[in-house]
Amino acid sequence: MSPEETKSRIPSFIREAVAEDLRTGRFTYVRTRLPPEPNGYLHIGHVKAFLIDYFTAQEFGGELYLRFDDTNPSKEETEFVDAIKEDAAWLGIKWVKETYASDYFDRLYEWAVRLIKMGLAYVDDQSQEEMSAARGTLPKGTKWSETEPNIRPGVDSPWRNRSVEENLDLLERMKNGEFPEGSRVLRAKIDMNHPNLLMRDPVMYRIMHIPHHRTGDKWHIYPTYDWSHGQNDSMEGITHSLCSNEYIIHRPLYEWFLEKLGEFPSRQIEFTRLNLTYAMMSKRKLRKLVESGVVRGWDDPRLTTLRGLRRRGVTPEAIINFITGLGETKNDSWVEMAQFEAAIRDDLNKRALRRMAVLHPLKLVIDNFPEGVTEEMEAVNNPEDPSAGTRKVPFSKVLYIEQDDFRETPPPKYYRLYPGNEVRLRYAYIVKCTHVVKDETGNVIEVHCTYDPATRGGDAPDGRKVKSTIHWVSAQHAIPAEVRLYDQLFTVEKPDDAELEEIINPNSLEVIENAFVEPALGEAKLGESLQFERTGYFCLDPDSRPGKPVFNRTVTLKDSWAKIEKKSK
RNA sequence: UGGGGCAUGGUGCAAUGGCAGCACACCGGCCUUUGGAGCCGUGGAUCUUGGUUCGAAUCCAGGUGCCCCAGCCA
Repeated sequence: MSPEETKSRIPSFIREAVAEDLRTGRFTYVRTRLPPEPNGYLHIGHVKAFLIDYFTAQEFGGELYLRFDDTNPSKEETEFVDAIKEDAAWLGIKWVKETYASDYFDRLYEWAVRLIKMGLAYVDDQSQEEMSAARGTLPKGTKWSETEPNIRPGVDSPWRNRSVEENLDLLERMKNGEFPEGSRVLRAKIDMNHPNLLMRDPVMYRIMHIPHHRTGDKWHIYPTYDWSHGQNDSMEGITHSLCSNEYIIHRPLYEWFLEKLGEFPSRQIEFTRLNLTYAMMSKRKLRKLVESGVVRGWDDPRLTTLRGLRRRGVTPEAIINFITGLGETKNDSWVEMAQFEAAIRDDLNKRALRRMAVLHPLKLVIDNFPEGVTEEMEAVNNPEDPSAGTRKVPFSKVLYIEQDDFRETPPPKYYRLYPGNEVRLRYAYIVKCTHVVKDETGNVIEVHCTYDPATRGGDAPDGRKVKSTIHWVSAQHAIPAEVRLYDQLFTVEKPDDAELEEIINPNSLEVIENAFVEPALGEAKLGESLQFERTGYFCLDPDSRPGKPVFNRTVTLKDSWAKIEKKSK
């Protein structure tokens, strides 16, 4: 081992715990599991858990299982199973086995029978309301601190001491669908006065007359999370069951079941879940956004779903670098979206092909350039990566430049084009603005320049400095394109906590129908990272059609001019 | 005020009894054929009170604050 430890991609406290378990012989191998519930699409919040599971297995030479937590058929659909697999694979996560909680329904039932025979589980006929009241807590809606005492002892269910035979018979009949939903449940017999509410005889099975996406109508009872998850971990020989902090309180129950059953003692370790400002993580609200048409679908680039990020042009590497770069404590935390954007820029800067695109075109005429002549200018594809090579960009007498790059009366510190000023046209010539042409309402519709033929390529042989370089496209060679600019979807940092209607940013999408892009962008491919020079990072959108490409802006470039401009106001 | 978890710049982390450091953000400068990138620099933090110690972000005790739990959701 070198003195400089290899950089780990998992939180140190997890790494240390796992290493400790291996050292002490608690486990002789490492196996983790990814436990998504197939009831929605993956978003950035899930990725942290996915990566921790994946890298923990990887760093210890272990393996990762993908196990769908499909214990609630009223919410889950096969559609989501496929989507989750596709998204996880896109991220680069590899699993050795794909399993389902429902694979273990039979065995889990046997384990429940065992618990009944041990006198540790019973069928309860109380209604949901009765059970809730008997749990010994205050009525729903009461805040913890408003009243005293805020917790009362629980009351044993009148059905708590049924005979083993009766419990067995009732569970069997529950399973076969003989009783209506809500009429009975199977509960673990633990302690109705336990200070941890979860230990007050938790529900193991509930009756649901709903067909399951994998087991069909075989079952009329389905296990709860607490009864299923840990047992599945054990059955699969999962060594480390990594989950978010909200499950800390479940750990005693997790351990209770496995200890009583004497089964393989998987170990649960918790970490802080990812909170990202301006990102919506609530599945319910995400669904509402999609269904109400606020966004165009689950893959809308304004969403932080994996599909949205992918369509937006964010790469898996950027996401992984971002997440693993956060570090880890057990603190609740809110990560700023700016930090994610910085990771995206950092990644895209290294890989994006540079191109020129004019979003808001203004005609520029070079009066002393010959009519009907096209020159080919050599342009670098990526200054960060010489191996990306160069390309030819056609140049001619009439160009389009960005409206922002010309001012008839320049503000302070404005270095771009204005009458009498010189700028460099990137990879082409230095030009000097001579005059403008206006329409009848006074808008500048043409900027006229003269060019310096000695500056071909952009270098000034006389060593003269030009303060600014602007991008351009040749009018006769340009390809018309649609460009979609995105901004935050929400006006508040924590959209999950707010009412949807009140926080939608009405300007989160700006569609530019008539942009002009350089010919090379006609060959842009889906999934390719692009930078429109001086404007931002972009990618081709699947809505593109031959002759009319559509581009999404992933993130802007950092814009120092915008800052200067803002400050002077 | 039942149980559990957590407190370090604006944000996210590091420092495992020995000079509080890094990244993002912010501010300033250098450089530049992207006002990008890169480089350099400034400012800003140990929740509080006491204790142990030569020495405490770290150990101990009290206090304060925030988060989670009262689904037959996961």
